[in-house]
Amino acid sequence: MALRVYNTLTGSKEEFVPINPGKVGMYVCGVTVYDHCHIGHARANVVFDMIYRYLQAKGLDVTYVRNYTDIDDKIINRANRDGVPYNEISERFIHEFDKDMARLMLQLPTFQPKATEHIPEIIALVERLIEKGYAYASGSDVFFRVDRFEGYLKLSKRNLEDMQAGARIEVDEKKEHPMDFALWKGAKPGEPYWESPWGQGRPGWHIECSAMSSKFLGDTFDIHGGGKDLIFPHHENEIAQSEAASGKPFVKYWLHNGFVNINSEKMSKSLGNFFTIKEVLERYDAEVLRFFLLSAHYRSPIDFSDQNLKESELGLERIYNALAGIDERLAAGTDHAPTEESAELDEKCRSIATRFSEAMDDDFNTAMALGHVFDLVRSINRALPVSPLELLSRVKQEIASIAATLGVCDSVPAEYLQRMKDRKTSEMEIPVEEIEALIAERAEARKAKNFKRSDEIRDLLLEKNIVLLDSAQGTTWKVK
RNA sequence: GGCGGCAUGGCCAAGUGGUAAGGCAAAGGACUGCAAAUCCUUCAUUCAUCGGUUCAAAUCCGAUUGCCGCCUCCA
Repeated sequence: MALRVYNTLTGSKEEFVPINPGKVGMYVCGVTVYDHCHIGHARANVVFDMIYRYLQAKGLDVTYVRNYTDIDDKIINRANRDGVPYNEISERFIHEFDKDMARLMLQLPTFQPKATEHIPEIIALVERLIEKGYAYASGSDVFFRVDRFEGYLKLSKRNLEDMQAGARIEVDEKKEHPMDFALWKGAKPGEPYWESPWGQGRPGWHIECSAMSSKFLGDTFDIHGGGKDLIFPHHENEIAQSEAASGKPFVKYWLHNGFVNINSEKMSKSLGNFFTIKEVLERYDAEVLRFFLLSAHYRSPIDFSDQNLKESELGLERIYNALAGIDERLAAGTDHAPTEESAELDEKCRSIATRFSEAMDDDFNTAMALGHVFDLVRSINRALPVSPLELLSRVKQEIASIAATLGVCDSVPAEYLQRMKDRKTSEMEIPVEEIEALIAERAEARKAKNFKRSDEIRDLLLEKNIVLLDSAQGTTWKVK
């Protein structure tokens, strides 16, 4: 089945046909590096990482470009506030971004260009726009002439008149039209600058993405992605700049991810209701966060809450429990002839790859894909004790292949479960030695059939969120 | 004011014309000395409301209500 993607430009799902067969050029707007990333950034980046992985899994040769916008008003403001050079801020937060993304297990893009390393390309692009009459210098600034570009607002599907009616646009004497936007900004005293034909200045927001995308992917490429909030003005302006300059279509498929909400409201810096990735990872495993972000379709809003994260944690644990069970049987090495239950598992195992790719082919429906995984998990649990080892190895392989695409369930099961236990253990108020002493005492009591004392100890520990697990091999424990 | 999106069981969440996936929670049962995990069973005759199209609609059309987003920096 062919991959279908929802294209913001056309407002509908379309079959994905690469411009050059077998190859995909994909550009995703990265971050403006002036602060720590929040989980909204985490979602956007995890989503496009998943898309990148899936396209590769389909055998496509993907060139993935994700930029750093490392010069911008907000960076300058932050630098002024902190009394440090602007590049100290940008370099610091590039480093922090990289660390966050690594913890979220993102694959590295093919290229991660920086705006400040492409100033000559940016200046050349602005000059070209001026030559073609799409831009004009005004003082030391250069603006894009929006009413000159015919397709302006075709992505966000608005028109200039309506935009102005209720808009809060500050009147700028230097602009011909209130909606014109800056391609180049003259430097005020004390601001960082580069030499240009219009004097000392810096690039405006938007132009760096046009310059860098064409450098790495050409004038026309397949996929451009980002958060929904970038549709206007950022992506609209990119289209205007790039298509005006090249005279060619800019992007074939525009993909936009939905927001992370807090109590159904958009999480954002300006509202102040945001959690940084680092804050969340103090309380939840990175894989849990990733699983949570992929548990809804990428275009839907997703509500961030403790309860939802806890659910993801439980769901992921359910999958890992099943995988750990497979590992244990494989390690034990005791084979079993096929049974009715194993036949059902065999059937599920044979169809899982198809069901997974059908879900993913439908505009990257990870929620449905995970549903299929859970379905397989139940079959695993049902058939685990009575399945041939050969079947269990195949199941393991199928899941590993899915896991590699989603970037979840990719850990060694026993290690994941241990990691979760360690994380919870570190939050306990009762020392491990005390738990073990109580377990030893309980073992004695149980041996003497003193179940009253045995249950007292179980209840005592349960109050502290410790659950005892009895088995033939003895008693272990876990944190509730 | 303009434009756009969403509304599915207690919660989360798939499902864009063919008769409601999956997860969490809950209840009963099996297993266990008791538990945990796991398995089995139950859990939306119904998809915000009202009309319409159709043999057939959660899915298409219209209206209403509610929530959200963009129009200003924002993933």
